[in-house]
Amino acid sequence: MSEQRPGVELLWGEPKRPSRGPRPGLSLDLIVGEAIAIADAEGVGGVTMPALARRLGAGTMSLYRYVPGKDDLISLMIETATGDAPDLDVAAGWRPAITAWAHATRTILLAHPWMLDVVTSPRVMGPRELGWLEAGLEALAALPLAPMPRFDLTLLVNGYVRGVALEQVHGEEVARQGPFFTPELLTEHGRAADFPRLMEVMETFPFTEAPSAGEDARFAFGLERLLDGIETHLGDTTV
Amino acid sequence: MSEQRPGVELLWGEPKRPSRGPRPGLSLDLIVGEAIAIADAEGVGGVTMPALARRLGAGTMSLYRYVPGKDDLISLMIETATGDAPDLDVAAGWRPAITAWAHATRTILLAHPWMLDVVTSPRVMGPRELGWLEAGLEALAALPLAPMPRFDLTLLVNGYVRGVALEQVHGEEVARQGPFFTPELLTEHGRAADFPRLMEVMETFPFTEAPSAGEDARFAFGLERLLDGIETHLGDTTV
DNA sequence: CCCTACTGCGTATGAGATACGCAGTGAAGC
DNA sequence: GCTTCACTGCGTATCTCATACGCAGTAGGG
Repeated sequence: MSEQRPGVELLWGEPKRPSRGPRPGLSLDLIVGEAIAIADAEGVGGVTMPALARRLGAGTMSLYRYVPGKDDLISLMIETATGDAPDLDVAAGWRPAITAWAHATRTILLAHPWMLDVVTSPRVMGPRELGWLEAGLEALAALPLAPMPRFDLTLLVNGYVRGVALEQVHGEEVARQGPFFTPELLTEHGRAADFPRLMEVMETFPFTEAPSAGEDARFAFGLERLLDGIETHLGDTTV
Repeated sequence: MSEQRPGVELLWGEPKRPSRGPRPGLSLDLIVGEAIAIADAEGVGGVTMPALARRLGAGTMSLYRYVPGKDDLISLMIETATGDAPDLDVAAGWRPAITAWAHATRTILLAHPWMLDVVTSPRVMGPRELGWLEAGLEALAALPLAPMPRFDLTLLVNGYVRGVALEQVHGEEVARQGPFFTPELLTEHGRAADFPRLMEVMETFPFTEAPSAGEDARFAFGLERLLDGIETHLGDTTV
């Protein structure tokens, strides 16, 4: 009906099997899987058509027999790495359900940190990714809310998850490459006095290693606070 | 002391003025300002050395007399666009202070949406950006917390702000380029039955325009919830 | 058995980042 | 005032990528 970009078919259409001609030497799954492997290891920056083809033992241009372009490849990577939405036990109540959903989302994002880099741009969402959204809505289905406010809440929680995951991944990356700021830096430039609170923190905890020990706890803590707040609000207004 | 990348000096060092040679035809401020203008208008993707030089009426390679490389340019763009941290009225209490901080952060991010695309990668933070972190810590200074938990809370709120801003910018982008999914798409592919909750939402609110009307409210709402939760938690444990 | 829908992929184009080096410029020092 | 050389602008060249095009080989359908 609409003049959809060709990639939409790859995400939503049936996998078509040609009858004529030579048997394809690669497959979409193979390509996308390898691309994800590269991204997991080196970040999206490492996913280039030549590099990907090399790993697959194919010529660069061969990839274009399977994928219309790199953007579509990225879409497929997201769709695949996202995986199926979790089965939530909605019967147990909205709060455990959305909590499980949030944790599951976080797990995916941390397993494939590059997703945080690419989900930014507007893109076609595939069935799997939409499935997660559906699951989030389902988790909140029991709440006495109109569809749109419920959608808002889902995005709110999703935004929280993404934001904190981004913060963590960023922090880990930074720790890997050396601290992004140190007391020395501030002192050298005579700016230490401008950042007393920060100095205090740095004295307590030098950013020389990833603070991932406490990341899970921080995430869970913040999520609980957010849900507490939502619960309170719902209770207040009985909306 | 450390073998810092040359760009660190640009962010933290004094602007040095050479005495010999011809007067520079451009300036760092000019270049960075123009780069920000491009990014605001077209996104970071539009910021290329040739394009930037063209706008400045200079040769491409001339830019490298002012900036070591593109990465450093991006760092400078962030530092400049970030602006100075707001003066917070800490005396009024931690909650108004951190609320103002969160809103100010959000305002910056929405004014320069490209920042959401680039803050991902680990990079050197400049004094201005650090100033924001300092301000966030200062806002929470009155809370009976150790430095590190206070730092955690600051990052938590920051993560929330970023996440929701990302969600919003993404949504607006999508609205500009056409809806990323429609009831038709689902129906065409016979998948409508798999997404009942989503269909319900789409019937209520077709994603044909940016839902920005309610974005501010949603953000403020979520923030209040998060702070409610924090407040409750602090009250509970009196930590 | 041959036609043609396919496949693999070499080659070419064009964008973009950036190294290198040349030629001009003007304050410092004689 | 003249020379020197720390600087400047920037043309040219190289390298990496994404991707269009087209050729040559392959194999199921008729």
